[in-house]
Amino acid sequence: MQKKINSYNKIMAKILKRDFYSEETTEVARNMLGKVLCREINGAIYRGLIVETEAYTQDEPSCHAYNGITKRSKTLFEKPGLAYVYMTYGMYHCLNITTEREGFGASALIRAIEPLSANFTNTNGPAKMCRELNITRELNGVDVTNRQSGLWLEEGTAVEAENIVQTTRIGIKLAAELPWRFYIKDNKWVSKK
DNA sequence: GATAAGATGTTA
DNA sequence: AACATCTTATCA
Repeated sequence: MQKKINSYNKIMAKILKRDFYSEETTEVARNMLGKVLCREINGAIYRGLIVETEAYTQDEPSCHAYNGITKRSKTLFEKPGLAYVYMTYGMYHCLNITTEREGFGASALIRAIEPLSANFTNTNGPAKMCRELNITRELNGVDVTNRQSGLWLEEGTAVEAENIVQTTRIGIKLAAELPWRFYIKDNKWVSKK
């Protein structure tokens, strides 16, 4: 039995469909703010408000798709609305959702969420969030437009344009000047530099 | 508070 | 050798 800590659980949740992810990657990353990341583990559903994202596309060298289709990057070239989960620094995972269209390697990285349900709190960074929600490479390639995979996104709350901050991405050296990171202003769950 | 270094395994 | 990170230690 899940403990209810937020009235969000009472409203009927709408799952984001594939057309949401079919826009330009920077738009998808921006639009993801205020949406709800959902993870079902052993019947319990964990929900978190997305508060920080980044965009990556095959056109710039920091993206894993930059060098074309490889064993790691192939999910990025599949249809939009799939989970792209990769291992980083040998011990962590990061979660992206594929964007745009099949054949174009691109995704939006979810860097931080604000917990909306009980029993998880350590979510202010991409790898910590994955650890808390047990997101590993087993979920690479799953469809997040339905609940079957145990990982999906739902409609959340609207975020006004004035509360969205756009800046440069974190932790990369290449194409570091691109302002492709988005976060909700003054939200305490946003990761630190 | 800030900064530095170590853990760790996959990738091209 | 570099890496879309995080934690701990060591300063101040």
